[in-house]
Amino acid sequence: MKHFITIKDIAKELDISVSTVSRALRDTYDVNKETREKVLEMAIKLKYKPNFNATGLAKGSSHNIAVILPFITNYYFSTVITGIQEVAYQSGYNIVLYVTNDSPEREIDIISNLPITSLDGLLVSIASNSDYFDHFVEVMANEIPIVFFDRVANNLETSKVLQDDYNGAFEGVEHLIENGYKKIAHIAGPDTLTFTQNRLRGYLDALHKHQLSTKEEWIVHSGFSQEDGKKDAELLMSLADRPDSIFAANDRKAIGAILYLKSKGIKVGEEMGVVGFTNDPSSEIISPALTTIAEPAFEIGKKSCELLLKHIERKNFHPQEIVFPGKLIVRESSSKTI
Amino acid sequence: MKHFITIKDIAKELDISVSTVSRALRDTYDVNKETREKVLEMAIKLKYKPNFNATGLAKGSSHNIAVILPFITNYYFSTVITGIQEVAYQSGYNIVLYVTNDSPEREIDIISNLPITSLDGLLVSIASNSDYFDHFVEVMANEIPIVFFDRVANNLETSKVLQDDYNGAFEGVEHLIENGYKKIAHIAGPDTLTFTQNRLRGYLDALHKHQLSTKEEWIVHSGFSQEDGKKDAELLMSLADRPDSIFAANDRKAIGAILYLKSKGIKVGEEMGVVGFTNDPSSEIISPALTTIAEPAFEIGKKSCELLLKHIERKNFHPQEIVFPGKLIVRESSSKTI
DNA sequence: CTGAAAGCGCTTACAG
DNA sequence: CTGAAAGCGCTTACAG
Repeated sequence: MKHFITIKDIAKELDISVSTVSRALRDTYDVNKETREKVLEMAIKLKYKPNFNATGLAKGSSHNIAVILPFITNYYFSTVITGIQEVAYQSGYNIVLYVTNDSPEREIDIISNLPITSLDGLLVSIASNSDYFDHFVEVMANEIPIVFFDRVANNLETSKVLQDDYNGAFEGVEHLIENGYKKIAHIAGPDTLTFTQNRLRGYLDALHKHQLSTKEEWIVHSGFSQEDGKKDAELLMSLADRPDSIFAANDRKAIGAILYLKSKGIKVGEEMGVVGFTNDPSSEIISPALTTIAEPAFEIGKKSCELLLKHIERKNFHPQEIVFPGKLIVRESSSKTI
Repeated sequence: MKHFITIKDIAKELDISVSTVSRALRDTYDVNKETREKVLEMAIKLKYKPNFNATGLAKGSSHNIAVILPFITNYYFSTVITGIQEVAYQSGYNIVLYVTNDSPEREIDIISNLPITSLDGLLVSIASNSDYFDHFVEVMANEIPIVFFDRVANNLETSKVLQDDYNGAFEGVEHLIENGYKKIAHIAGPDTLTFTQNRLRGYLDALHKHQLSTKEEWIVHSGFSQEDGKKDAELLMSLADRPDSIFAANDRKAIGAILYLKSKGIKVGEEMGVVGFTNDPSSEIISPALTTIAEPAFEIGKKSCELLLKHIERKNFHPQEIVFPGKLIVRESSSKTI
C-alpha cells in the first residue's frame, strides 16, 4: 500500500494536534503566527502534499473541473483548452478532460457518469446534434455550475461564452460583396447548432443590406470537416446557376472547398471567392491563402474558465453571456485581382 | 451543502447494512444473488453515483490518470490524447490534463504539485529541454506508475511508447536519394530530445549507406514550429554550397521551409526536395503536397494508455518499450519530375 | 489560540 | 452470506 505524508505526521513531529496543523495549513483561521510558521516549515521539510480525496470528502469541493467537448484535434478546440488550462493552472484547479467525438449518445453517457462528487464545475461545448439537455439540468440541480462555450445549449440558466458569429459572418460576406462578388453561396454547419444559425443570419442580412439575393440551393448544410467542404463545393459547382463565391461556416470547410476548386482548375480568388471562419493556421498554408474571420479561441478558453471559477467561488454569481468580436483577416482567396 | 445519494441511503431503503450494499455494488465478494439484485435495482432507482473521493480515500485508488505534455495545439499531440481518451473512457478512467507549454520549469512545477494521492498513474511526454528527472523518480517512489510516449526520459525504469524514428528518417532520406537528390540537408529539432537524435542518426546512416556525405552546416537544430522551419530554410539557402533537398524533423518545420522556398520563387519538388515527418493534415493542404513519414498518433495514444492501465492493475507488470513503425507517404514535394 | 471529537462516504478485516 | 466497527486524511463546530 502506498504511503504518503499526512497532517498527522506533521502533528506528531511538532507535538501539536492535527486540528491545529489543518488550520495552519490554510490561512483562513486564527492560528498563532509562530505555530503556523513551524507547521509550514515542517510541511515543506516532509514534502507534505494534501490528499485531495480527503479534503474533497470533508469539504465537498475538489478543485477539479470537467471540460467536455466534441473534439480536441482541431485548432479551435485545442486552443480553447489551452486557454482554459492556463487559468486553471494559475488558480490551482485540475482539468478533467472528456471528448464526446461529437456524438450525442456519448455525451449523455459521459455526463450521466460524471464523477460528480469530485467535480466543482463543468465547461462544455455540446455535440452537433444534441437536443436532449436534461442531464445538464440534473448536474445543475446538484449545484455544480456549468459554463458553455461556442456550442451552447440554449434555455439553460448558465453563463455562456461565444464569438460574435452573426457580425463575423456579416462582415465576411460584406467583404465578398465589396470585392465584387454577387452570387454568394454559404456552406453551413449542422442547422441544429446555434452558432450555425447565427452565421447563416449574418450571411443573409449582409446580402439583404446590399440588395443581393440568394437561392435555396446556394445554402448547403453539412458537417464541419474538410471532406464536408469538398463535397459541398462539388455540389455547388454542379448547379446550373453556379455561385461566384462561397462563405464557409469554418476554415476546414473553406479549405476543403478550395482544394476541390483547385482540382477542377478553377482559379480561387479571381474566378471564385472564398471566405472562411476561425483563422485556423491552415488558412495561411493553403494557396491562395484564405480570407477568414479570426476567433479569439485562447481568450474564449480563458474567459470561460474565469467565469466558471466565479460561479464556483461565489454561490450566487449571476450568469453572464460574453460575446467576443471576430476580426476579418483579408488574404488572397477573396480578391478578384490577385 | 450539496447532497448526493450514498450507499447509506440504499441501505436504509432496503433495511440492510452499508457493508452489504458496498459489497453488492462491486462484484468481487460473496453476496446473496437476490440481495445483490435488490441493491443494484435500488442504486439505479435512486440514481446512486459512487463518491470517488470516498472510494479513493478508502482504497487508495482513484481511477484518475494524469496526462502531461508540452502542447495540445498540434495534430500529433491532440491525436495522441484522443487515443488515450478512447481507452480511458472504455475502462472507466478519467483523464486529468496538464500542459507544460514545453517549459521545463513549468513541467517541474506541475509534477511537484500533482494531486498525487488522487492519481493512479501518469502518461507523459517531456518538454524539449528537460534534463532534470528527479521529480519523476519521486512520483515513482510513491508507486505511481508512469508511461512515457514520444518524448521520453531515458534511464527511467518505465514503459515507453515510440514511433520508429530511426527507420522512419532512414526511409525518408533514402527516398530522397532514390529520387535523385544528392545534397540533403536536415533541419532537426532540439538536440536534447532522444527522438531528434534518432531521426538524425537515421538521416546520417541513409546517407552513409548510399555513399553520400553531408556537411556540418547542412544540419541545423532549432525548435519544432513552422517559424523555425522557415528560418532554418532561410539559413540553408544563404549558404555558399546550397543543399538540393531538406529532410525536416517534422511536418510543421517542413511546411515552414516550403513556404519560405515558395516565397523565394524556388520550385519545391523539382529544384528542391522536401520530406517531413508526422503526416499532419496540413501536409496535404500545402502545395506542392508534402512527402512525409506517417506516425500512428492515435495508436500511440491507445497503446500508452493500455500499458499504463496494466501497470496500475498489475503491481509487477514488467516495463515494456513499444515501437511503432512509420510509413512513407509519397506526395509531390520530393519528386524531381512533378 | 488550541485540542478532542464527530463526520464526510466508502472499504475491509473480523466475527458470526 | 451479513453486520458492526475501525479506518482512509482531512475539516470544523464545540469547548475551553
